[in-house]
Amino acid sequence: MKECKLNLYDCPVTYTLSVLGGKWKWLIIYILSGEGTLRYGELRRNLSGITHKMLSQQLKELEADQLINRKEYHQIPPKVEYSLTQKGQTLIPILDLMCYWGETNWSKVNPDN
Amino acid sequence: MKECKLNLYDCPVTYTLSVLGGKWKWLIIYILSGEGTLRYGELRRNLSGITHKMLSQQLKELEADQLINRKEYHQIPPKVEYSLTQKGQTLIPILDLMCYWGETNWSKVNPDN
DNA sequence: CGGGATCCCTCAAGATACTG
DNA sequence: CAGTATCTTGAGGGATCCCG
Repeated sequence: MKECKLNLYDCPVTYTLSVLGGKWKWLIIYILSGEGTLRYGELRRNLSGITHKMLSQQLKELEADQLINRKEYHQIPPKVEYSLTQKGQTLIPILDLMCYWGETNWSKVNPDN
Repeated sequence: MKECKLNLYDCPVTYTLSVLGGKWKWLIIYILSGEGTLRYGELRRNLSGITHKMLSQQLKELEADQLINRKEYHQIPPKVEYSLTQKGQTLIPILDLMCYWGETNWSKVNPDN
């Protein structure tokens, strides 16, 4: 878990934000929640714009926080699959609300959509 | 709203994350949701660790996205009060879930608390 | 007291290349 | 294909000062 500069350190919200702080983490969880299990490359294609390094790093941190599973098939070429852990799945309700909030407030700004 | 590098740009979750992307925004909303109305200095004291520049900046962006109200009293010394807009208040359920999630998962890691 | 502007520097993140 | 290491850059953010 990242260092937290707040004196709000002993605040549950701060804790949650520190775990999910990485720029891409919510999105990675979100995509996995929709797709179930994805290989590294698939995940990467779903997050166009993310760099190789970034993705590896975020995945490693998410795994360390036990939010995602990493299943490695020892073969050539390598194959690694990622999926949500039970703990990771408990974040889905939050993402659902974020999704709902986004739908509600976004459409007002962009009538096109 | 910030530039978004994702092709997930047309995704509600991405939209939400882009609006609340700043490091302190969730926290600012959270504090205002608990306190109602706060002056600049009070807000700052509640977010120990945040710098002057950061706070101003985040507040300005939140105001631009219509998540907070800024009420300025034209007097010397100046007095400015911040509070949530209606739109800002619609984020509270998300923060409640984050709070709940933090409580649930944090205590497991830190038995002391 | 609230907030803007300026200077300056660190560190996050990109690019690239290499390995199993 | 998945992951790591190294080097590099630039912009995010800190410190400081000034102004209404």
